[in-house]
Amino acid sequence: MTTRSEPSILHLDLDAFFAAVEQRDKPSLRGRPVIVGGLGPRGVVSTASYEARVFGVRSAMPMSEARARCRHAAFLARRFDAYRKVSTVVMDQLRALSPLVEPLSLDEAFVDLAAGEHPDLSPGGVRAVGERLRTTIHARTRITASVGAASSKTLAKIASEQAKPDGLMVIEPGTELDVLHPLGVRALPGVGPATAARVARLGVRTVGDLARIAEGELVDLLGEAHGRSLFRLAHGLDGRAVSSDRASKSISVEDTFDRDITDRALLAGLTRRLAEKVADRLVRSGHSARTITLKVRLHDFTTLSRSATLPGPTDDARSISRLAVQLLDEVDTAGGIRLLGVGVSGLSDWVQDDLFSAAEGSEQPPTDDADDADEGDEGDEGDDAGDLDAAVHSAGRWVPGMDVVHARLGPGWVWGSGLGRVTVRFETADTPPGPVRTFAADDPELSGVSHLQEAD
DNA sequence: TCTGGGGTCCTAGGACCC
DNA sequence: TCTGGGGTCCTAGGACCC
Repeated sequence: MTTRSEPSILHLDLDAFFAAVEQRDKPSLRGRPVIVGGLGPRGVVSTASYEARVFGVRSAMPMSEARARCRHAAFLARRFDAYRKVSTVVMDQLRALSPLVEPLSLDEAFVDLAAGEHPDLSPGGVRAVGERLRTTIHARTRITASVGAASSKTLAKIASEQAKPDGLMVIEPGTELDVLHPLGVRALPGVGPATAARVARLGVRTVGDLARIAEGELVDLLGEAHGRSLFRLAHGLDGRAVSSDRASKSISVEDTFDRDITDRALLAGLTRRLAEKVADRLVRSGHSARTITLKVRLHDFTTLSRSATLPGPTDDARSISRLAVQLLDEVDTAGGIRLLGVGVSGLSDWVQDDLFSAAEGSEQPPTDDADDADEGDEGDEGDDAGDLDAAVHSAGRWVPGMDVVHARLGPGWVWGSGLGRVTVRFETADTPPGPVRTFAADDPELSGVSHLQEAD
């Protein structure tokens, strides 16, 4: 648990990432408030540009509130394909610094510089590495990044947070507590609203306050694991290694509906569809799973889960689907459901086992399916996902922010749509702000180019 | 028109086993 | 014939993170 003597752990965080990519690709939005997130009636903010943050708009805020706070902002749907492309370039730059890179999300990662080839890991040497990295990333992506470096993960992350936006901070070994102790407890990773409220009852507001509390008292208040880890963090102790190969432990898909749903047949159909998506991702990841979990959020936002564990792992869509619908039967849905989710856990590396599929294959070719007695009466509804979508979501063909191309006018993006019309601004990352034109929504010369809804 | 979607880790209680 | 003590697995829920 020795804390290292050099600030060789680096943390990189792209600034207001989704909004920054939108401003890069939509020149007319540069310098203006941009809010990216779910545009439906129950959407929330994913990322607000710094111009929008001035109005108090924050991540995870309901879109309705964001609109009230900042009426003149541009409200855009997410374009994950674009974000993934930037992320790939950035992560490649990090891997050029060291083989030990731990991505935390599309826009954030730790790098252990000590595992790379860096002769000078003094604060000055690390500062040079960080500045060069920021410069390269901006040159390759036109996105700004903030970088923190310190002797531990926690401090490196705090440093990049302090450096934001578009900055660099290296915490010199020996000065960790000087940086840490004046900060509010919420600066520590793992301290959210609930933990902050608990320690506030002990009069604790800053990390320095926290460091004066005995370990036993924190354990009593917060539990064994959380209490001890917070105690250590408050004293600047964090020996966690940067880990580049963390196996995933669960896969899940969930959907919040535009309006609450009570219709049980519809809910069963949606559950099956979610289960199929999960199974598809499971298969594509080369895993199988033993535990299936159904998640249900009721009209009043109460969230329940029901799970079942199989004797052995599966990646079969029909098994997962059947189980998920069975779990749904245990839930009282009469009051209305706002969200359904299906997840799998207990993952094993198990690429479609030959023994099993050989044994089962002989007794279930697609035609003699009679053993699944209850599937016969759904053949007519299970085929049309579009109907399910229409029953549950109102999004049209043209979603604000999406990339389009016009046969004569070239590439642009959807500015807004409605009443049978769609308005497009014709500009790209490499043009000056461009002109706006309005078309009929079914104009044959206009077509979409990106897959907006393909989530991360 | 309050409150997304994808995850991780932890806890507590019961079953079960030695 | 008045109550052990671990350990593991499973389920449900909660806190937290981006």
